[in-house]
Amino acid sequence: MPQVLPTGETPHATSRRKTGRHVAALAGVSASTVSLVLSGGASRHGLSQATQARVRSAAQALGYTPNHAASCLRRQRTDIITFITADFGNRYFADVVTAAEAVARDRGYTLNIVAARTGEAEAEAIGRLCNGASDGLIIHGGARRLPGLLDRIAASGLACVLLQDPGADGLMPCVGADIEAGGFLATRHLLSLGHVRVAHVTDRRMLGQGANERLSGYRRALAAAGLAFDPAMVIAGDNSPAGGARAMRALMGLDGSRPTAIFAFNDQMAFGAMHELAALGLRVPQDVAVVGFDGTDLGAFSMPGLTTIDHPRHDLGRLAATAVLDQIEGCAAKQDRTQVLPVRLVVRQSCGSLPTN
Amino acid sequence: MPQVLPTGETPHATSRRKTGRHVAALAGVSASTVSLVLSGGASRHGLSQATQARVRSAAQALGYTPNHAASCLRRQRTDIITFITADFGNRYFADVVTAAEAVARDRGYTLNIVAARTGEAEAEAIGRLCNGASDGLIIHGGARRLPGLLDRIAASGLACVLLQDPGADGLMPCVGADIEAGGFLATRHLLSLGHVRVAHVTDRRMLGQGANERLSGYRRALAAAGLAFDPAMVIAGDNSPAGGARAMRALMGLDGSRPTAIFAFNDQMAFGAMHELAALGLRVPQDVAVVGFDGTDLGAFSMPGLTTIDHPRHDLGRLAATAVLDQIEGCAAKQDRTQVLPVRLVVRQSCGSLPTN
DNA sequence: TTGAAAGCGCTAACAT
DNA sequence: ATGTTAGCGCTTTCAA
Repeated sequence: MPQVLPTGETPHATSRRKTGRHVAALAGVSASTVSLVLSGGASRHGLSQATQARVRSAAQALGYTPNHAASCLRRQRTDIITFITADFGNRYFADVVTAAEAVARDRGYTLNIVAARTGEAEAEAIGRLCNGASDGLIIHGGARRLPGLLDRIAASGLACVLLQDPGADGLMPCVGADIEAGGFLATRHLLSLGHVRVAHVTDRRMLGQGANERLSGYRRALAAAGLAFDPAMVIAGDNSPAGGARAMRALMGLDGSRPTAIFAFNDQMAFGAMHELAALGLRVPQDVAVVGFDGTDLGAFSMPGLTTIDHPRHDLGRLAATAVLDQIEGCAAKQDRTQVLPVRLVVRQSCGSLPTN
Repeated sequence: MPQVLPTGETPHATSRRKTGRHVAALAGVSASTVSLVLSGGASRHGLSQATQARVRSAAQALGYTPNHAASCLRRQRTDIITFITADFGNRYFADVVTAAEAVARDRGYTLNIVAARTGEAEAEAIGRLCNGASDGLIIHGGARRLPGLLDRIAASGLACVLLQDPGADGLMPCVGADIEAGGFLATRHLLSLGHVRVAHVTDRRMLGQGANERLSGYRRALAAAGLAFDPAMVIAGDNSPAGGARAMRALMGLDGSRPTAIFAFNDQMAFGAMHELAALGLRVPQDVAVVGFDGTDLGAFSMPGLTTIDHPRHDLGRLAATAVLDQIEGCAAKQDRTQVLPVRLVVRQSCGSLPTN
């Protein structure tokens, strides 16, 4: 049976959204011509300039743009990649995401960000995204990952890259900074300044985790210096400034054996720690030295300036996006390799090796 | 002509993604039954428990979930709302977005976040989203808005709420904090402590803007105190700690007329300002008092603690999401009203009215 | 150089 | 209680 125009021949009369056929009618061409012109394949297909112009101005006049769902359904792709992350209040992510977004945009994709604070939320989000709502995934936050999730993604055929995933099992491409080296550098710096009792504030979520790379680096540095590892010197916080502060209250309550140096899980916890140390009447760095982790710009402006481990945030975002896009476009034959980027120690005033000006 | 099974009768043999018909075949029912079961309308429609169970286990076995694009195309809705923002490195947004996400999830929607740093990026993102890729929009950052954008959204019929938009023209629902009152409170606090030369560091993007609410509040407080407005006391930064630092270098270079108090555009600029003041040998609050804006948790942990204007970030996110969803579901008949939420002054050590402990 | 037709995978009205 | 059918709006051969 022959197809009929959506709702009569008068596009303007209806309340429905504009379709390609409305444009076609106005331009006096067929719907396929409209599609050809608007998706750029016009010149390759050899459409006359006149037709192209007519179609374009008709589309313009009607404010028409092709329906996303229909286009995706037909083309079997969305041109969207999705970045899933838990703690996105962290300044860290602004840089990573910005870089990833730039790459995506360059290559004609949109980057969507989805916040998933818990493992359940993450699983739910990923479940939805396996339905063809996105062409690729960048997942940050392996610490909360539910079992079987990676298999599900693999089964769905969705392109996926793990970002900074301590538990990455090699089954999926992964890009991350060298956290272990960061832990080593941070701790070695403190040890080199003569500290013997160096505490590490970790993230609570890391506790149940098999791999805690910061902790490994911390222990390696202790071992290299010939110092014994003391479990009492490792304490869990909750990835917030307040958590850093609480950790200080606990650590500084250790009579006689309180640490003289702190290696914090990240910069924001270090800020909380420094504040609390001051409240306890302890001076940073004279009484207690502090090192952060992340290298976000705020550390350069804290009082005192925060010594930290700087991450190549821009490169992390760029490489993660590149990896998913390569995977989507098939130009990287499932390179299941892990890319580990170097970190570097940034020395500021919080450790006492620089003058507190 | 009769429809044929996707690729023969053997679903497992093909590389194509699973469709509802594969599930139907496995469960020995029709595709519509599968759809009915999986979209929850099964009991309402009166399907037997046995059928439902069979369909569910077949879907489970095949790892099937309905294709998103197809579902959206058919239902003419996406169950997605999108949050568009520029500076999302700011901790401020973590709270706003988290609250918005919670509301969306409660009501069965997904919240996507899109980063759009420039007006062009924002326009492009919105253009894409007018194609039916999203059911509603929360737009933060009217300062960079390109002309005609709001009309375009309105024309597309997309539900939309403006978040914290100084240039909101009343044509679209808008929720925001009472920034002007915040500017007033911040400035009045400084004036009440005896300061006479109070500077305001604003955001460069605000300069070309018709409405700069912080500045209005600042001027109102000056006027209320009987002080003249001095344009030299207003300086533009770039919404980063570094920008706050630069502003201090400029302001403190004013011989003889340097300010004794600073009202900063936001907390992160205040951090940069405080750091630079220290570098210049000026003590905060003894030599220069500083007030921030936003009330993010980091301000509670800076040294000294930052006096700031706290925003109801959670409520902002909650109300914005509620407004879009109400609009989508038609239960709020286009309530084009602006909701303005109160802010409050949080006094800490950076102004000298509290002891620096 | 353009148009006709088929169908992506799903859902909902209608038939049984 | 379940199946049949039509069609959402687009893209893309294939035919003219």
